Amino acid sequence: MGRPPCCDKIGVKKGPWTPEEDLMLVSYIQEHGPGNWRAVPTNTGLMRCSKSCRLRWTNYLRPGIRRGNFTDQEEKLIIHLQALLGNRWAAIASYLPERTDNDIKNYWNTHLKKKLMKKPHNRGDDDGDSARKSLGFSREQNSKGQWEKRLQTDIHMARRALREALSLEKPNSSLNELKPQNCFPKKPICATSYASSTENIARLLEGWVRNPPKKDAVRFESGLSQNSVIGSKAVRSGSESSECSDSVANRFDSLLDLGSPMREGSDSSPVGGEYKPPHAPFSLFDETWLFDESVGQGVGEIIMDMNLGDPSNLF
DNA sequence: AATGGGATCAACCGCAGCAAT
DNA sequence: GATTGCTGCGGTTGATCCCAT
Repeated sequence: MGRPPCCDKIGVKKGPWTPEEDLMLVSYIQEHGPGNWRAVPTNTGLMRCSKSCRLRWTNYLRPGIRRGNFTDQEEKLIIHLQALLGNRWAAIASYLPERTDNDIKNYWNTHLKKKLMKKPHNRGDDDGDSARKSLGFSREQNSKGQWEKRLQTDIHMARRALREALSLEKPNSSLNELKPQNCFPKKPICATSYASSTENIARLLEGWVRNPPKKDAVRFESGLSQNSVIGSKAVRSGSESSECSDSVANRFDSLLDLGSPMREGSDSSPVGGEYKPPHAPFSLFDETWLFDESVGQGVGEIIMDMNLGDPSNLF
Protein backbone atom coordinates (compact mmCIF):
# COMPACT_ATOMS: atom_id res chain seq x y z
CA MET A 1 0.00 0.00 0.00
CA GLY A 2 2.23 2.73 1.26
CA ARG A 3 1.13 6.09 2.27
CA PRO A 4 1.23 8.92 -0.16
CA PRO A 5 3.71 11.66 0.58
CA CYS A 6 2.50 14.34 2.92
CA CYS A 7 2.54 16.74 0.06
CA ASP A 8 3.16 16.99 -3.59
CA LYS A 9 6.90 16.89 -3.82
CA ILE A 10 6.87 18.77 -7.08
CA GLY A 11 7.30 22.46 -6.58
CA VAL A 12 7.76 22.18 -2.87
CA LYS A 13 10.45 24.42 -1.58
CA LYS A 14 13.01 23.04 0.81
CA GLY A 15 15.80 24.46 2.84
CA PRO A 16 16.03 27.40 5.17
CA TRP A 17 13.03 29.61 5.63
CA THR A 18 13.16 33.21 4.58
CA PRO A 19 11.79 36.03 6.72
CA GLU A 20 9.11 36.54 4.12
CA GLU A 21 7.97 32.97 4.43
CA ASP A 22 8.02 33.26 8.18
CA LEU A 23 5.88 36.33 7.95
CA MET A 24 3.38 34.60 5.73
CA LEU A 25 3.16 31.69 8.09
CA VAL A 26 2.88 33.83 11.17
CA SER A 27 0.22 36.00 9.59
CA TYR A 28 -1.81 32.97 8.71
CA ILE A 29 -1.51 31.48 12.16
CA GLN A 30 -2.39 34.78 13.72
CA GLU A 31 -5.61 34.65 11.86
CA HIS A 32 -6.50 31.00 12.02
CA GLY A 33 -4.47 29.58 14.83
CA PRO A 34 -2.12 26.68 14.41
CA GLY A 35 -3.46 23.36 13.28
CA ASN A 36 -4.88 22.02 10.08
CA TRP A 37 -1.40 22.14 8.69
CA ARG A 38 -2.48 20.44 5.56
CA ALA A 39 -4.34 23.57 4.59
CA VAL A 40 -1.57 25.98 5.46
CA PRO A 41 0.47 25.80 2.26
CA THR A 42 -2.62 26.10 0.14
CA ASN A 43 -4.09 28.98 2.09
CA THR A 44 -0.89 30.90 2.50
CA GLY A 45 0.59 30.30 -0.88
CA LEU A 46 3.72 29.03 0.75
CA MET A 47 5.55 26.58 -1.43
CA ARG A 48 6.24 24.44 1.59
CA CYS A 49 4.84 21.15 2.65
CA SER A 50 2.55 21.06 5.63
CA LYS A 51 5.09 19.29 7.73
CA SER A 52 7.65 21.92 7.07
CA CYS A 53 5.19 24.62 8.11
CA ARG A 54 4.34 22.86 11.31
CA LEU A 55 7.98 22.27 12.10
CA ARG A 56 8.89 25.84 11.42
CA TRP A 57 6.14 27.02 13.71
CA THR A 58 6.74 24.63 16.56
CA ASN A 59 10.49 24.83 16.51
CA TYR A 60 11.07 28.42 15.69
CA LEU A 61 8.21 30.84 15.30
CA ARG A 62 5.97 29.73 18.11
CA PRO A 63 5.88 32.30 20.90
CA GLY A 64 7.48 31.24 24.08
CA ILE A 65 10.55 29.64 22.67
CA ARG A 66 13.75 30.60 24.32
CA ARG A 67 16.95 30.25 22.41
CA GLY A 68 20.48 30.39 23.59
CA ASN A 69 22.56 28.47 26.02
CA PHE A 70 21.08 25.94 28.34
CA THR A 71 21.47 26.64 32.01
CA ASP A 72 22.94 24.17 34.43
CA GLN A 73 19.51 23.55 35.81
CA GLU A 74 18.11 22.80 32.42
CA GLU A 75 21.07 20.64 31.60
CA LYS A 76 20.74 18.54 34.69
CA LEU A 77 17.04 18.27 34.24
CA ILE A 78 17.55 17.01 30.73
CA ILE A 79 20.10 14.47 31.86
CA HIS A 80 17.81 13.14 34.50
CA LEU A 81 14.77 13.10 32.33
CA GLN A 82 16.70 11.45 29.56
CA ALA A 83 17.80 8.77 31.94
CA LEU A 84 14.22 8.25 32.94
CA LEU A 85 12.44 8.62 29.65
CA GLY A 86 15.04 7.74 27.11
CA ASN A 87 15.07 9.67 23.89
CA ARG A 88 11.54 10.86 24.21
CA TRP A 89 12.44 14.38 23.43
CA ALA A 90 8.93 15.63 23.19
CA ALA A 91 8.17 14.36 26.66
CA ILE A 92 11.38 15.84 27.99
CA ALA A 93 10.62 19.10 26.24
CA SER A 94 7.33 19.31 28.01
CA TYR A 95 9.26 19.83 31.22
CA LEU A 96 11.27 22.59 29.63
CA PRO A 97 8.43 24.55 28.13
CA GLU A 98 10.60 27.17 26.55
CA ARG A 99 12.71 24.65 24.75
CA THR A 100 11.70 22.65 21.75
CA ASP A 101 12.24 18.97 21.48
CA ASN A 102 14.50 19.64 18.56
CA ASP A 103 16.64 21.96 20.63
CA ILE A 104 16.86 19.50 23.45
CA LYS A 105 17.68 16.71 21.08
CA ASN A 106 20.38 18.78 19.47
CA TYR A 107 21.75 19.82 22.80
CA TRP A 108 21.84 16.25 23.97
CA ASN A 109 23.57 15.05 20.86
CA THR A 110 26.08 17.84 20.65
CA HIS A 111 26.83 18.60 24.26
CA LEU A 112 25.48 16.26 26.84
CA LYS A 113 26.29 13.00 25.14
CA LYS A 114 29.89 14.00 24.80
CA LYS A 115 29.96 15.30 28.30
CA LEU A 116 28.64 12.05 29.64
CA MET A 117 30.95 10.07 27.41
CA LYS A 118 33.89 11.59 29.16
CA LYS A 119 32.60 10.15 32.36
CA PRO A 120 33.90 6.63 32.71
CA HIS A 121 31.70 3.97 34.23
CA ASN A 122 28.10 4.34 33.81
CA ARG A 123 27.75 6.08 30.53
CA GLY A 124 29.02 6.40 27.11
CA ASP A 125 27.62 3.86 24.76
CA ASP A 126 24.38 5.00 23.29
CA ASP A 127 21.85 7.61 24.10
CA GLY A 128 20.32 6.87 27.39
CA ASP A 129 20.89 3.21 27.32
CA SER A 130 23.85 3.66 29.50
CA ALA A 131 21.95 6.01 31.67
CA ARG A 132 19.18 3.54 32.02
CA LYS A 133 21.69 0.86 32.74
CA SER A 134 23.03 3.02 35.44
CA LEU A 135 19.57 3.10 36.81
CA GLY A 136 19.58 -0.63 36.86
CA PHE A 137 17.92 -1.46 33.59
CA SER A 138 19.52 -4.15 31.55
CA ARG A 139 19.15 -4.38 27.83
CA GLU A 140 16.89 -7.34 28.29
CA GLN A 141 14.63 -5.15 30.27
CA ASN A 142 14.84 -2.45 27.78
CA SER A 143 11.72 -3.35 25.95
CA LYS A 144 9.36 -0.48 26.37
CA GLY A 145 6.88 -2.18 28.56
CA GLN A 146 9.37 -3.73 30.83
CA TRP A 147 11.46 -0.78 31.59
CA GLU A 148 8.46 1.40 32.05
CA LYS A 149 7.03 -1.09 34.41
CA ARG A 150 10.27 -1.10 36.23
CA LEU A 151 10.22 2.62 36.24
CA GLN A 152 6.86 2.68 37.86
CA THR A 153 8.23 0.48 40.55
CA ASP A 154 11.05 2.85 41.09
CA ILE A 155 8.92 5.89 41.09
CA HIS A 156 10.53 7.38 44.12
CA MET A 157 13.87 7.12 42.42
CA ALA A 158 12.74 9.30 39.60
CA ARG A 159 11.08 11.69 41.94
CA ARG A 160 14.23 12.10 43.88
CA ALA A 161 16.35 12.44 40.82
CA LEU A 162 14.31 15.26 39.48
CA ARG A 163 14.08 16.98 42.79
CA GLU A 164 17.80 16.86 43.14
CA ALA A 165 18.25 18.08 39.65
CA LEU A 166 16.07 21.03 40.42
CA SER A 167 17.72 21.88 43.66
CA LEU A 168 21.28 20.99 43.00
CA GLU A 169 22.70 24.44 42.95
CA LYS A 170 21.60 25.19 46.46
CA PRO A 171 20.40 22.18 48.27
CA ASN A 172 18.36 24.23 50.67
CA SER A 173 17.23 26.70 48.19
CA SER A 174 13.65 27.71 48.02
CA LEU A 175 11.50 27.46 45.01
CA ASN A 176 12.51 30.95 44.20
CA GLU A 177 15.75 29.55 43.02
CA LEU A 178 13.86 28.03 40.22
CA LYS A 179 12.41 31.25 39.04
CA PRO A 180 13.49 32.12 35.60
CA GLN A 181 15.61 35.02 36.62
CA ASN A 182 17.76 32.54 38.41
CA CYS A 183 17.65 29.57 36.24
CA PHE A 184 18.04 31.35 32.97
CA PRO A 185 20.80 33.55 31.77
CA LYS A 186 20.08 37.21 31.91
CA LYS A 187 20.53 37.49 28.27
CA PRO A 188 19.87 35.20 25.40
CA ILE A 189 23.11 34.15 23.96
CA CYS A 190 24.13 33.25 20.47
CA ALA A 191 21.15 34.47 18.60
CA THR A 192 21.96 34.38 14.97
CA SER A 193 21.24 37.26 12.73
CA TYR A 194 18.46 35.35 11.15
CA ALA A 195 17.17 34.41 14.52
CA SER A 196 16.94 38.08 15.19
CA SER A 197 14.77 38.55 12.22
CA THR A 198 12.50 35.80 13.34
CA GLU A 199 12.42 37.37 16.73
CA ASN A 200 11.03 40.37 15.03
CA ILE A 201 8.42 38.21 13.45
CA ALA A 202 7.70 36.59 16.74
CA ARG A 203 7.19 40.04 18.12
CA LEU A 204 4.36 40.45 15.72
CA LEU A 205 2.64 37.74 17.60
CA GLU A 206 2.90 39.48 20.84
CA GLY A 207 -0.35 41.31 20.68
CA TRP A 208 -2.08 38.34 19.28
CA VAL A 209 -1.04 35.89 21.93
CA ARG A 210 -2.54 38.13 24.53
CA ASN A 211 -5.82 37.66 22.75
CA PRO A 212 -5.48 34.50 20.81
CA PRO A 213 -8.15 33.71 18.29
CA LYS A 214 -10.93 31.73 19.80
CA LYS A 215 -11.81 29.66 16.88
CA ASP A 216 -9.59 26.90 15.64
CA ALA A 217 -7.21 27.60 18.41
CA VAL A 218 -8.15 25.15 21.05
CA ARG A 219 -5.12 23.04 20.57
CA PHE A 220 -2.96 26.05 20.42
CA GLU A 221 -4.28 27.48 23.60
CA SER A 222 -3.87 24.28 25.45
CA GLY A 223 -0.38 23.98 24.14
CA LEU A 224 0.78 27.41 25.00
CA SER A 225 -1.48 28.66 27.69
CA GLN A 226 0.21 31.20 29.87
CA ASN A 227 3.44 30.50 28.21
CA SER A 228 2.40 32.38 25.17
CA VAL A 229 2.34 35.85 26.54
CA ILE A 230 5.47 35.66 28.49
CA GLY A 231 7.10 33.59 25.89
CA SER A 232 6.71 36.26 23.36
CA LYS A 233 8.64 38.44 25.69
CA ALA A 234 11.22 35.79 26.02
CA VAL A 235 11.99 35.89 22.37
CA ARG A 236 12.69 39.53 22.60
CA SER A 237 16.29 40.26 22.66
CA GLY A 238 18.42 40.96 25.65
CA SER A 239 17.05 44.17 26.99
CA GLU A 240 13.86 42.62 28.18
CA SER A 241 15.01 39.17 28.81
CA SER A 242 15.20 39.71 32.51
CA GLU A 243 11.49 39.35 32.38
CA CYS A 244 12.36 35.93 31.21
CA SER A 245 9.04 34.30 31.42
CA ASP A 246 7.14 33.53 34.52
CA SER A 247 6.02 30.51 32.67
CA VAL A 248 8.84 28.33 33.73
CA ALA A 249 8.58 29.55 37.23
CA ASN A 250 4.92 28.79 37.18
CA ARG A 251 5.54 25.44 35.79
CA PHE A 252 8.24 24.61 38.23
CA ASP A 253 6.09 25.98 40.96
CA SER A 254 3.27 23.81 39.93
CA LEU A 255 5.61 20.92 39.51
CA LEU A 256 6.65 21.38 43.04
CA ASP A 257 3.32 22.35 44.38
CA LEU A 258 2.57 19.26 46.31
CA GLY A 259 -0.47 20.79 47.79
CA SER A 260 -2.40 21.21 44.63
CA PRO A 261 -3.42 17.98 43.06
CA MET A 262 -2.31 17.54 39.53
CA ARG A 263 -5.12 17.36 37.20
CA GLU A 264 -6.10 15.70 34.13
CA GLY A 265 -7.38 18.06 31.55
CA SER A 266 -6.69 21.03 33.71
CA ASP A 267 -5.37 24.16 32.15
CA SER A 268 -2.76 24.49 34.77
CA SER A 269 -0.83 21.35 34.33
CA PRO A 270 2.76 21.54 35.41
CA VAL A 271 3.82 22.32 31.96
CA GLY A 272 0.98 24.48 30.99
CA GLY A 273 -1.29 21.64 30.13
CA GLU A 274 1.16 20.62 27.56
CA TYR A 275 2.29 17.20 28.40
CA LYS A 276 -0.30 14.59 28.00
CA PRO A 277 1.84 11.89 26.63
CA PRO A 278 0.24 10.34 23.66
CA HIS A 279 1.29 6.96 24.85
CA ALA A 280 0.86 7.68 28.52
CA PRO A 281 3.49 5.08 29.15
CA PHE A 282 3.39 5.58 32.83
CA SER A 283 2.09 8.14 35.16
CA LEU A 284 4.66 10.74 34.46
CA PHE A 285 1.99 13.24 33.63
CA ASP A 286 1.01 13.11 37.21
CA GLU A 287 4.27 14.51 38.35
CA THR A 288 3.53 14.79 41.99
CA TRP A 289 5.07 11.39 42.37
CA LEU A 290 8.36 12.85 41.44
CA PHE A 291 8.41 14.83 44.61
CA ASP A 292 6.19 12.92 46.90
CA GLU A 293 8.30 11.77 49.76
CA SER A 294 5.58 9.47 50.87
CA VAL A 295 6.12 7.13 48.02
CA GLY A 296 7.55 3.97 49.42
CA GLN A 297 11.17 3.15 49.44
CA GLY A 298 12.50 0.34 47.35
CA VAL A 299 15.41 -1.11 45.58
CA GLY A 300 15.54 1.89 43.35
CA GLU A 301 16.61 3.98 46.27
CA ILE A 302 19.79 2.04 46.41
CA ILE A 303 20.32 2.33 42.72
CA MET A 304 19.71 6.01 42.92
CA ASP A 305 22.16 6.39 45.74
CA MET A 306 24.72 4.61 43.71
CA ASN A 307 24.22 6.32 40.45
CA LEU A 308 22.14 9.39 40.44
CA GLY A 309 21.93 10.27 44.04
CA ASP A 310 24.40 12.99 43.49
CA PRO A 311 23.86 14.59 40.16
CA SER A 312 27.10 16.42 40.49
CA ASN A 313 28.79 13.11 39.93
CA LEU A 314 27.61 13.29 36.43
CA PHE A 315 30.28 15.75 35.63
C1' DA B 1 44.15 35.82 4.31
C1' DA B 2 43.13 31.13 3.19
C1' DT B 3 41.64 26.78 4.46
C1' DG B 4 40.49 22.61 6.68
C1' DG B 5 38.09 20.33 10.31
C1' DG B 6 34.98 20.18 14.02
C1' DA B 7 30.75 21.96 16.15
C1' DT B 8 26.23 23.51 15.86
C1' DC B 9 21.54 23.67 14.58
C1' DA B 10 17.64 24.15 11.27
C1' DA B 11 15.26 21.29 8.50
C1' DC B 12 14.08 16.94 6.22
C1' DC B 13 12.67 12.06 6.16
C1' DG B 14 10.33 8.10 7.45
C1' DC B 15 7.59 5.88 10.68
C1' DA B 16 3.94 5.34 14.22
C1' DG B 17 -0.25 6.60 16.38
C1' DC B 18 -4.73 8.06 16.09
C1' DA B 19 -9.10 9.71 14.35
C1' DA B 20 -12.38 9.80 10.76
C1' DT B 21 -14.75 7.35 7.35
C1' DG C 1 -12.53 -4.20 11.10
C1' DA C 2 -10.10 -2.01 7.22
C1' DT C 3 -8.59 1.95 4.99
C1' DT C 4 -7.18 6.58 4.60
C1' DG C 5 -5.26 10.87 5.92
C1' DC C 6 -3.23 13.96 9.30
C1' DT C 7 -0.22 14.95 12.96
C1' DG C 8 3.61 14.22 15.96
C1' DC C 9 7.97 12.19 17.00
C1' DG C 10 12.77 10.74 16.69
C1' DG C 11 16.76 10.01 13.78
C1' DT C 12 19.57 11.97 10.49
C1' DT C 13 21.50 15.20 7.24
C1' DG C 14 23.54 19.14 5.34
C1' DA C 15 24.53 24.02 5.46
C1' DT C 16 26.71 27.30 8.11
C1' DC C 17 29.61 28.97 11.71
C1' DC C 18 33.76 29.05 14.35
C1' DC C 19 38.34 28.29 15.43
C1' DA C 20 42.94 26.60 14.91
C1' DT C 21 46.66 26.32 11.82
